[in-house]
Amino acid sequence: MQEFKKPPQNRRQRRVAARRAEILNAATHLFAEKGFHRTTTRDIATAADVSEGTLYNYFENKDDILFGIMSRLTESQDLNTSLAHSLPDDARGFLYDTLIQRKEFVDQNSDMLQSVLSEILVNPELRQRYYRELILPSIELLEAHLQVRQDQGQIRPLNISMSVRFLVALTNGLFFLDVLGDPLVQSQWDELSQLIASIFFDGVEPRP
Amino acid sequence: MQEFKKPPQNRRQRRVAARRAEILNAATHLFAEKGFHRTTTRDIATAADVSEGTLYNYFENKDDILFGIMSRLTESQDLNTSLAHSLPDDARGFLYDTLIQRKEFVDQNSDMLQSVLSEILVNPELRQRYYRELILPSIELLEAHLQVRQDQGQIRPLNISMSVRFLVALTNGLFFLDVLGDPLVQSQWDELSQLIASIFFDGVEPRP
Amino acid sequence: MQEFKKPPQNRRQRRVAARRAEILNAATHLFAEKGFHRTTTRDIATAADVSEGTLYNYFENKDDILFGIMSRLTESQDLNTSLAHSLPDDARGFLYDTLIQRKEFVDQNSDMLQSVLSEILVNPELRQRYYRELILPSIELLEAHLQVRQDQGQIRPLNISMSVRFLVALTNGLFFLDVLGDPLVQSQWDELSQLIASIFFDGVEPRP
Amino acid sequence: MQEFKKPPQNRRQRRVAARRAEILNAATHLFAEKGFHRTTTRDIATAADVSEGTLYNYFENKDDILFGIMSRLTESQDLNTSLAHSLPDDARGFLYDTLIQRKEFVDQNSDMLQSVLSEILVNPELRQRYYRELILPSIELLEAHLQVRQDQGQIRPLNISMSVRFLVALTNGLFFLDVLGDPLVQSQWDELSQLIASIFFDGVEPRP
DNA sequence: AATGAATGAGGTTTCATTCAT
DNA sequence: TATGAATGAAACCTCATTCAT
Repeated sequence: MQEFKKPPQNRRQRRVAARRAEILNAATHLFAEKGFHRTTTRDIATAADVSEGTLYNYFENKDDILFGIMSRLTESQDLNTSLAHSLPDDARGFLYDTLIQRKEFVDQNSDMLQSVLSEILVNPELRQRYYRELILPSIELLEAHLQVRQDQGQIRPLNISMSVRFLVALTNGLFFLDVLGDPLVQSQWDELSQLIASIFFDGVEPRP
Repeated sequence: MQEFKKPPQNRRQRRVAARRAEILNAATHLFAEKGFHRTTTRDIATAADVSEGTLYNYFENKDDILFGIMSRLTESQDLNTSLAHSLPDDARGFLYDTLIQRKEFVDQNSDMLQSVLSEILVNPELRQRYYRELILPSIELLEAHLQVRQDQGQIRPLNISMSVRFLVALTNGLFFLDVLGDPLVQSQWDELSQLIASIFFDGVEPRP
Repeated sequence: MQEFKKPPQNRRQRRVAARRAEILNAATHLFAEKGFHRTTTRDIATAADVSEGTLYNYFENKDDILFGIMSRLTESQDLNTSLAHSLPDDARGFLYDTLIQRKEFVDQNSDMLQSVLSEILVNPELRQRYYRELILPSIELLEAHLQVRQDQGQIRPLNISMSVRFLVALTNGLFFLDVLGDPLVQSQWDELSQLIASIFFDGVEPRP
Repeated sequence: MQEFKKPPQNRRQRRVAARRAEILNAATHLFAEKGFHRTTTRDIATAADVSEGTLYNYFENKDDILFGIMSRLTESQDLNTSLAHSLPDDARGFLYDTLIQRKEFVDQNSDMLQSVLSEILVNPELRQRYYRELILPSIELLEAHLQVRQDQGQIRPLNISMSVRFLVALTNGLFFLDVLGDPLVQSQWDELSQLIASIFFDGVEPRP
């Protein structure tokens, strides 16, 4: 008789993991909808179909649930970037793909992002973790990619670190506009991505 | 000899305005530091050097204080954009100036922005007000400006609305990176602005 | 030069009395409508068209306003009983007149009664004053009247004090039913008074 | 062997009911003593020997505690009227019994009545419930009884509904005098009841 | 005498967390 | 391990009263 031994080792551990997941799912939706502080532990317990006491068997306290959500985000992003290795040869396509991929990540994790972001702005500990675990890896990955492009002569000599900030700020800002409900950003991401790639590579100035 | 007679008419009204301002100042700093929900009305009262009861002579409730901060932001921005009429002739300088001006606005109002932003993500009413009163006016102003540049042939034919989203997302995203503590964004805004203007106009692709 | 010297002596005293009256009027209506505790001093001040501070130039505190209302009730009743001296000769008519007169008093002072009654039940000081100044005089007056009737042989030998309690309880109980909204009591007081007089004198038992 | 299984099913439900009862007991005494508004939730919690938070596991809010007391009154009265089926044949004895029974009900529930009554006068919702659940059933029961007596010729032709108001007003008014501290009503209820029955049936007019 | 802004104690209610079952 | 009643600190807010103008 054989058992799977990788992530969820045995039945108990699988059940534990499943419960944690259910609680995090419930909390994620509620935090995104009402915000962390307006969501009560009772709300989470009810939505996750467990008792309030049970929450504390899986998480230290309410903050810990938020950290749990952030860890999921990190994992999700790791998965995402690991897939990003297969890249097109032309730089323009690479940027376009990156933006589309970004959008996919954001769409799939929008509740998690939204729940976490509002706390990030006022919770230093969370802020640091977010920067270190989610922003910085993005930055480093992009820097590496851009450096390669530059070395290959696909990109003119520019300060790479700064250019990457440009891109990271752009994607984050677009997510922000998305959350704010900007109709153009919400509905025409594809065209927007093309435009951005176009501007990024060619600029807006008329070519002679 | 003439005196300005507009904002604070008589002594009483001046005192009332001053008190409101003191309370908003105190709340702004606290909200930026600890977040709206972790700041108590007692905190605010103490910091503003009034009693808790007095808060409620000037504001309906705690939410109303946050709205008060947002209104100030709006006014501050109105002032800012009204100054923006004197624009340089060359488009590149215009974008550079816009970014610098943006930075100044953000620097001067960074506490207010930070206090408001985290609630925006989870408070629909505030979110709508923010989008309508702060983001949308920015967008419209920039659209008008870009349109002029495009008509003058300083910019190649592009979807103006989308290009403006590009710029707005960029500036908001940079503020976000700033808040997150990104050292490069914090310390080298000027160079970053130049780079952005350069990329925006010329693109990153090497010119032949 | 002569001045009126009776109740309102001079202009100042007249104005003072008028203000007191306005405040008491306002408070009476509000107390009857919302109850003493749910009515704020601000409510009273607004309704009386004075500032909150002014209230305290005319009354010691909020309780004192309620006492002021009770004093008015007492005066109103004194006036009422002083008019009661002209009484019909037949006892039956006397009771009927008493009930009608009672109804008039209650109607004219219903707001005052209602405002005061609810506090009476839970405020010992007010309760004692009410019993001493309003109930007891009623009782004594009625006792004197009934005694005369009994001495004249219009009433059979009965415990006078108890009979009076019977009548006083009756009238108070009817007011209570009135306040509770009983439709029959509210609309047919006249017939009710006749019936009561009839029962009180003849009883309900069929005469042979 | 059989067991009664109705009211408290299992241990948990019994404990819940017991807690509710303790809280209501404590609140009843305090409301009667100091009035609803002068009693704080802290007072109630202390008297019931629970924490303030626990109050809110058993009642929605403070008003709900008052409603809880009224519901008890209703139940207590239902029980009382159900016992009233065994009636003496003679009408006079019936009235006397009714008055005595009334007195017993009032004595046993005097705190509850007093706590509720003062709020009834200023709280429309409570007032309606009180009239509908306590006064109206009394009225209807007495109407039915009196109708039977009248049909049997024990009572002369009178407007039954009005006669019942007469009796209900009387009993309520007597309770009011009782609360006000009238010594005669407090100490000689029995004699008073006899007198009332005597007047009600025979009238006060001397028989020839 | 009139005002109304300021006060601050105290009220009700919420909610994260604990712990006996 | 799961429960959910109990907790009590603390939050927001109200309001009778005072006092400088």
